[in-house]
Formats: sequence, structure tokens, C-alpha cells
Amino acid sequence: MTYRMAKVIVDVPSRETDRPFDYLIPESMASWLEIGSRVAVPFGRRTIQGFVISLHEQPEMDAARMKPIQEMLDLLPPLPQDLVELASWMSRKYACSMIATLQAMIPTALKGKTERYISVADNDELPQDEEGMSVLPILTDEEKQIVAYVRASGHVLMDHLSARFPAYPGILKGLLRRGTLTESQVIKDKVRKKTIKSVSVAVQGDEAEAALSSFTAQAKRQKEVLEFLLEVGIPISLQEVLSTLGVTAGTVKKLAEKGFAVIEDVEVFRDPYQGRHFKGSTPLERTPEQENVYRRLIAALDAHRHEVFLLHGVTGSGKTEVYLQTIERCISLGRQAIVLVPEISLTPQMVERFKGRFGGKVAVMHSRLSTGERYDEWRKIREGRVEVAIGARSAVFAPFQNLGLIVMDEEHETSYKQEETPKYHARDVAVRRARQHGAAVILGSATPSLESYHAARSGGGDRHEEFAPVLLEMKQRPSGSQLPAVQIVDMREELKEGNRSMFSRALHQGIAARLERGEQTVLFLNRRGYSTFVMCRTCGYVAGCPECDISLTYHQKSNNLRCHYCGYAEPAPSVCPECGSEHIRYFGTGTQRVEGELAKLFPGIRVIRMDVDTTSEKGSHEKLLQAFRDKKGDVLLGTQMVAKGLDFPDVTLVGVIAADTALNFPDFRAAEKTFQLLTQVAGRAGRHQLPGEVFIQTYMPEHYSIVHASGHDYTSFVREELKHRRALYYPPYSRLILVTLSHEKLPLLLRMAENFAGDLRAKAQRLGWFGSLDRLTPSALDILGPVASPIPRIKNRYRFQCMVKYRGDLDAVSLVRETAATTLDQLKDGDFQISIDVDPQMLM
DNA sequence: AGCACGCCGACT
DNA sequence: GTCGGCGTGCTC
Repeated sequence: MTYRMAKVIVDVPSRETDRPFDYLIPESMASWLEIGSRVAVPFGRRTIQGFVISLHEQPEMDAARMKPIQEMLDLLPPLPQDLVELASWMSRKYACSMIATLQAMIPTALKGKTERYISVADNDELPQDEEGMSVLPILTDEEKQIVAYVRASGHVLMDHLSARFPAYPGILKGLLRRGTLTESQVIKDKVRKKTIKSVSVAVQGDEAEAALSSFTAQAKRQKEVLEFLLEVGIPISLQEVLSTLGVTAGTVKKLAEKGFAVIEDVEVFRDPYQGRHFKGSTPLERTPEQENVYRRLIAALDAHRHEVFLLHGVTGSGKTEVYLQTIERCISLGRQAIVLVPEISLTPQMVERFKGRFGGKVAVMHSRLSTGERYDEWRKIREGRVEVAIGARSAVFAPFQNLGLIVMDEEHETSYKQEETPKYHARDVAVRRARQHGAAVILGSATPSLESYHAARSGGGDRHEEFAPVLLEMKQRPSGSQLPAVQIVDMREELKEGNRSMFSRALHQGIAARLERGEQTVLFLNRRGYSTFVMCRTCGYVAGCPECDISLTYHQKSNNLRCHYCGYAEPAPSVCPECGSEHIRYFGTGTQRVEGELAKLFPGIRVIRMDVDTTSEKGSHEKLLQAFRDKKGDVLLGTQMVAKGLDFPDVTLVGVIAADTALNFPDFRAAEKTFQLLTQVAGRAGRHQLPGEVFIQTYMPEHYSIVHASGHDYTSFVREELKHRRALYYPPYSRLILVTLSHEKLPLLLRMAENFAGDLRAKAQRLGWFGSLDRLTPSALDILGPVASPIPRIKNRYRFQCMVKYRGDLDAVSLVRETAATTLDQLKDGDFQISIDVDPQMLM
């Protein structure tokens, strides 16, 4: 006799529980349970959620220590088997727990929560008193009260009960222990029906008259609301009441409490693109260049061959059209496709293009969807109702059964790296997943990351690479339009000549000319380096977060100062808290300053500003762009978000206010980031009939990233940049792991950080890894640090970091992970944390 | 992460 | 003498 059992990863975020636990499969589930099923399992004294990762047969003797699975939570497993396998690869590669990885693969709606219900135990055999209570356990008055309450309600939520009887902590526990009350636990999904609050009047005629006259002078606002509701007559959304009358929700609530109005939740159907019609689009004719690329791509598709392509195409070379046609081919072969785009470029135009070509076969996933909307889109994929999924980073986990193609647009974007656990890079995950499916991968960019480009050029001969893409190039724009002329403006010269404004004379004249001709200008400000901090000009005081070593950011809208890292907020001061001076200045977002200057220089100019302040509201991003498209603005001024994929026919001038702000950052990718950004921005001008002009203002006009960006010369940039990388053995000539240790107590942390680094060094030594990284460098693995992190304190925790630089074919991740575990075990203090970031993108 | 068990301080 | 602080250890 054997038993069927399942290995389950339980939803407990701790190192000790990051392993499979064995459970018996009840007969009733036997034919339904699969790898990837989500289950509720008893774990210790509670019931929690878990994921089945394998199924086995066990001899009877082993079954004794196993508990049975309590419940299956879905009919269709939320994770197909290939994703479970991918998850174990990811946990190894990125040194994170299996549960964190599995959770990242499914919509948050399925992150089940334990609910505890209390009910009265069924003690029929026990003698009972007149009230029907078991006599045997002698109950105090308080206990009787609780038991009576539970009995009356059938079964009660634990949270509700402890809220209802807050005065007697421990009594509840006692009743449960003695068996008078029993507890049951279920897993409840986070999926909520989407509702809006609707308000309607509850009084009419004379009653209403009486109600209106009942308000005291103080309740003026309530009276206004009631008058408004009577006037409208029909139920109206609370939101509308608030915005029309400018009252707060509290006012309406009071009215409802008095019984004059009713507020109810009305369910609304969620379809993010409900009622929208997408103009159909048909494939464009391919240019010879596109034809070559296309042939090469579909050859892999047709042969069902896993192959990775790096599509290097200049801005405007029609990469999207190539994607669309390749996807079409993929679908016609009965396979599905995933399209990954950076969140910021997942604009309505982009969505429109895909919906227009593939209609209802597309699921769209982006961060602005609600939990429920995302869950619905995800279900379309899981249930096989769509063929294409388009979305940001996490769409790489779209649960397709027969994946044929993964497209990653703007492959160089850092947003493909997740900064939270699991700290995965969607590019590497995409390649790995495609390999499982025998699918093709297209990595597209006008400015490929050095890692991908170098891997393609070296043909994988370099030990640091995990894959070797085939390089495909597109150098022309199908429209025949030329890449715009780019002029570098040396701001030092401007200063020398007495121009102290942030606009050079050339840019100034350029804007003036556009205003005259009714053409448009895009101004780009590299936000990094432009701060929004508050400084006292008298004493030099800078407002900083009390918990983190970082300056606070000024938010105009709420007129307060906020910490970017921990969320701490305080009202903006009007005088300096240190010296009392009134000369305290808000260095508003850089864009605000530029906007002010523009207004001064060009009275009456219409500026559309796009930055965190103006785009925080849902849909505002799109609205601003549409306004600019409708020529309601002369200038579009913004940060990174104006650099991506925008395409406006009347834009003939692009100005970069300060190109070099990011160049001085202590990040080995600073030059690459600057080059990519400038190239993207420059590609925004003159994409149509009108010729474009680009001005790049800089204090470092001779820097190679600026020079080559102005010449649209990717190849030369790469050549130079690779030299620098090679000299210092930075990626792509090595790989990196960033280890950050944190604790509240600085001396303790310092000691632990030294321990960690020492231990790691010793282990690497033993493995003989301090050999040769290359013939010019001393070791195959190098440990830099520990040093204080660039932000040395966050949320009152000090931070130290070590950078591990190593030859790509070594399993340094396992070594680091084991060492981290050892170090953590040395300290029984739960407040000690070690975070491991494999292939870090942000070194700040 | 929870939750229980277990061993030392301030109270009826 | 008990209530309760949170250190320690375990969860199939």
C-alpha cells in the first residue's frame, strides 16, 4: 500500500521554511491536484497557503508524519508546470526563497490570506444547563458572555471577536484551549469585486423639507449636500458629489448617519479597455532591411528553435512593425507570444497598436490596472482566451501553454530589473523561459545594453555570458527621414560670454523660432542630479529624514517634505528650523524651475510639464500627451518620461537642458545611461516631414557619451565604453553581486559585515577562486568592501555593502548565499538582514 | 512569519 | 504566590 503525497512550498517568508513540506493527498483531490496547484495546508497550529511543486507515491510507514492537504484553492492550477520549474531556477540564480519567486509569478489577487473563524464546540454529550451551555467547564461571567455571543452568531471572524471583546485578552485563548470554543481557518483570496460608492437621498417631500430645516447653522455643508442630492434625484457616485460640491466624504457620511441619505457599494464591471474601439491596422510592407530581419526571425519560429536575437535598430527604424509581423507568424503557428515593454512606454498608443492588429487576442498588463483588473487579464491568458500578452517586467510570467516568442522592447532599460525580492532581470528570465518552450526571443533596442551587445559580438565565447544572441541590425528609417542634426552646446562658453540662464543662446533662438512657426519643442531634463530638496541659504541647513540618511523631497501639491525611502512626511517649513532664517528655499523639481524660466523668457508660452508632480493621478500622463498632440502646448517639458517612444509630427526641436547631470554619478554605467538617454531623446525630433534639430547642452562637451550620442554613433560609443569596462573588469567583463547588510546598531553591523567578508574570502580561497579573472587581473573572484552603502541609513537601519566581482562561470551566488546564511546564524537577532542582489543595476 | 513553550521581574 | 515580558525553537 502506498500513499499519494505532495511536496508543498508554504507561504511563510522565512529562511527555515524555504524548503518543501510533505503532505498527504486526500482521495477526493487525487485526480485534480497538479504541480502548480495552490492549496491550503495545516502548518503548525494554523492553516496557510502553499504551492504544490511535485507529486509522489510514498510507502505507508512514511505517511505517519504527514498531514493531509486541507483544500484545493483553484480548479485550474495558477502555475503551469514550466513556471514552477522556472521558479526553482530563479531562486537559485537570484538567491531568494522559492515562495517569494512563486508569488511574483501570479497576480496579487491570488495571494491568499488566512481567515480564522470561531464557533462554539459541539459538546452534545456534556451535561447542559438551562441556557444550553456545557456545564462541565465552569465559565466566568465574561466567558459566558463571549460564548453566548459566538453561539448567537454561528461562526465569527477571530479579528471581529477580539475587537468586540477587547477587554479580556487571553480569555479567548483559554476558551479555545479548553475546547469550549473551536477554531477553523480558511484561505481567502484577495480578489474583491470592484465597487464604487453611490449616494442617494433617503427622504422625500415633507420629510425632506423637515430634514432641510433641521440642520443647525454649523451643518451648512450637510444641508448643501442634501439639497444637491434632492436636486439630482437619482443615485450619484460619491466621487461626483465630493468633486462637485467640494465637500469631504465625512460630511456625506454624517448625512447618511442621520438617515437622510444612503451610501452603498455598487459593483462595477472591470475591463480596462471596455467600450474602447481600436482602429484596425494591417501589416505594412517591409523594407529590404526589415525583410532580412523578418526572414531570420521566422526561420527560428518555423523550425521551433530556441534562439535569441538582438535587434539593434535605430530610432524610427520600424522595430515595432517587425515585432507585430513576427508575432502574427507565431500565432499562425498556433503558439503564443509575450511582449515586454518598459512600464513607462506602455502608453495607450502602444496598446492601441497591438489591439489594433490583434484585436481581442491581446491581454494587457500594467501597473495602473487594479488588482482585480490585472487578475482578469491574467485569467484570459491562463484560460487560453488570448494569444498575446503585453506588459511590463512581470508579464514574462504570462502563463501561456505553448510559448513561441518573447519580444523585449527597449532591452537596455533598467526597469527590467526588479529592485525588490525576487531581484530578477526579466531579460535573463525571458531567455530561460524561452529555452524551456523552444521559443525565440527578440531583444530590441536602438541602444542595446553593453551586456547583450558584447554577448552577441563575442558569440558567447566569454565566460561571463549566459547566452549569445544573434545580432540583427536595422540602420534606416522606412520613412526615409533623416536622423536629426544634433548640436552640442558648451555651457561653459555660454557662461564665459555672460549668459547665466539655463538656456543657451542657440536653444533660446530655437524655441523662439518654433513659437513663430507654430511648431513644437520637447525639452528634456535629466532628473538625476536635479534635486527637490529644501535648503536654507543662510545657514546651509538641508531638511533630512530623521530615520534615513537622505534629504527630504519637496512635494508641491501637499506642501510637505517626504522621504523617498521610508515615506516619512512633515509639513514644509516657512522658516529655517535651525537658524530661523526666512531664506529657506525649495529647490522644486528641476522641471518647475525650467518652467518658471521659460515663462520669464517667453511671455505667454504654453508649457506642458510632465514630471512626478503632474503625472501622479491616474490617466494624467495620457491626458498631458494628448494635449500636446492637440497642440495645446508649445513646449513639452519633462524628465525621462518624455524620452520614450513619443512620436509627434510637429516636433522639430528637442533640447536637452543639462546632459551631464548623470555622468558624475558613482555608477560604472553612468556613461552608458547618459548615452542611451541622449540617443532616445534625440530620436524624438523630425520623425516626419519636417526636419528636426536637437541641442544638447552640457558642461562636458568632449565626453565620449555625449559626442557619440550627438553623432548617433552607437558602435563608436560601445568601442570606447568597453575599453573602460575592460580596464576595471566591470560587466560585461565580469559579473557582480551586491550584498547589503543592515542593522539598527552600527558597531554590531560593522563587525558582522567584516565577518561576512572575511568568511566569504576564506571560502573563496579554499575553492582556489583567487586565481585569474583574466590574464591581467589577480583573481577570479574579488570582494570589495565592506563599505558604507551610498545611502548609509534607511528607516533607522544602518547599511553596509560588499561588492562581489567574479568570473561568470563560477557559482558565486551559492557561495554568497551560504556565507550569508552562516553570518545570519551567528546573530540570534532577527533584526539583522542581509540582502543579495545578483546582477545589480542600481549601485546607488 | 506566527505560535507555543519556558524562564525571570512587578504586581493583586 | 501569579501575570506577562520576549528569547528560543518548530512547523510536513
